[in-house]
Amino acid sequence: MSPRPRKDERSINLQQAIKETAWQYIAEYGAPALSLRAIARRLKITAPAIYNYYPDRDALVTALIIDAYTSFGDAQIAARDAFAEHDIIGQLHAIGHAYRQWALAHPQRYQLIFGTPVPGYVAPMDQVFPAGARAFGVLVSVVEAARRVGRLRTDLFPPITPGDETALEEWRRFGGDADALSLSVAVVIWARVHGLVSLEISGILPPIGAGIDALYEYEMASIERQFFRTNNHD
Amino acid sequence: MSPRPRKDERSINLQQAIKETAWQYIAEYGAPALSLRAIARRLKITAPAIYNYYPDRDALVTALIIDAYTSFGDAQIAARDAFAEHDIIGQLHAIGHAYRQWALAHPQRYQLIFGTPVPGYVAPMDQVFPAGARAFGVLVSVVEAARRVGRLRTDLFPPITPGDETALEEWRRFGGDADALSLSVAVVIWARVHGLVSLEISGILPPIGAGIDALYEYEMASIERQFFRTNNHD
DNA sequence: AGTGTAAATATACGATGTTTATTTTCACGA
DNA sequence: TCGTGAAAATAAACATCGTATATTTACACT
Repeated sequence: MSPRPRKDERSINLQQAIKETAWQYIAEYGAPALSLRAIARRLKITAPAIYNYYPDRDALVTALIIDAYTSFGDAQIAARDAFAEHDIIGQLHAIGHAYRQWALAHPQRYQLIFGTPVPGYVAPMDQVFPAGARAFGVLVSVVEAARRVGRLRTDLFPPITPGDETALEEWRRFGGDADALSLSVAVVIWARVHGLVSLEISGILPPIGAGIDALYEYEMASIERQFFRTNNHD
Repeated sequence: MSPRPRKDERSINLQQAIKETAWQYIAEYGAPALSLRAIARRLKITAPAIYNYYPDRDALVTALIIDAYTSFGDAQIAARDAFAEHDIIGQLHAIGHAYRQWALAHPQRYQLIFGTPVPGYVAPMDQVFPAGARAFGVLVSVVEAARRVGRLRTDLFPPITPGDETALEEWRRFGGDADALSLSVAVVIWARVHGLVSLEISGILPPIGAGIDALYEYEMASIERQFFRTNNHD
């Protein structure tokens, strides 16, 4: 009935507008409540029009995840590059701080990445992995830099098993030239940070009051003590 | 039209049967895909009949979460009590092992507890907290036992802020008589374990191959070294 | 034996993702 | 300038979901 609106009366890039509206919706109601019809309603569009830009809802979710990973990675890259390359502890601390701050500023995006956002959705690794590897690669780069100058503590670390080597090649296709040891250490560090942050965001931490800031700082200090040398003589 | 079936022809306790069917459904399709109508279909029931046992879907989800927490807590309690009370390291290691094993055996339950299972659902803390506190309390009890015999390392731990004390009282109403320091140390330990386990379950760990077992063991050893003394002279 | 209550069904409503068919708009070549 | 064809939007429909309402059935108790 009603005619199609003129091109200059609507958003130039509707594909981008859909994502932005989706982010608004996610920020308000959370990732699992994402609704194509609600997005269309806000854009004064009918729901099937979205299918001209995304084949289905999963594709939109994938695009959102990739965008979130990109923003997440940008924040960490900026934090790392604010410190000199030789200042490994400074870079590490900055990354850890940026990690938590980004997560607290965008909890829905964090849960979109690491949670189970949508029923039946499984992230297509071939599309998501590069963006995720870029974000994770920031930490890996610092660990690897420490290892190269002999400032990575690996005494008690479990030996790298042969199976890890084949997996490492897949990583190198995206993430860089870190070796298996640096990658494993980075995973352990990442898991510690992710554990605290995800529990904090989920709101299921037991009542320890306002001490979360201090606990997070303590964990960052623990990581630095355990895995890094301040010089290469100790 | 069709008459109501005889009582002895159907499940004695339909309330329990609904939960069991829900678990089946969750195990197959994941927590976010939980559907009341699908449950009813499997039970050869109409969907509104469920409302005689649960006021809405959120109530069912809450019941499932409480059941999951109970099972999770049982596993850790059994693991702890398999070691003598004075064997703190043994108990700690057993709890950590049981934690991961339970999560790997029931990944959907783990994600139901710690993820965002259902759009718009927020866990009612007054109902869920006791069950969650019981599961978390197992770790707390071991940490507190170590503290009481002077085997908890607290040198570098951040001081407990005054705000934590008021929050502690709320914990004591459910969890026991641990003090604020033990509670905070337990949170840090929990976060480390949760971080690795949740990343492993989500399948978003970078390709480090089969080394996850070794990394987990390494982290448990790290926890023991950092927070516990083998005797009270060191 | 009759009656009231509890539990199930039947039906319906609004919302969702998605498909199909139809209409409208725009860009481009004759 | 005028068609023409492709692109993009709408319209309508379908199956599914959670849930509310009204109705019917079965059982327990007096």
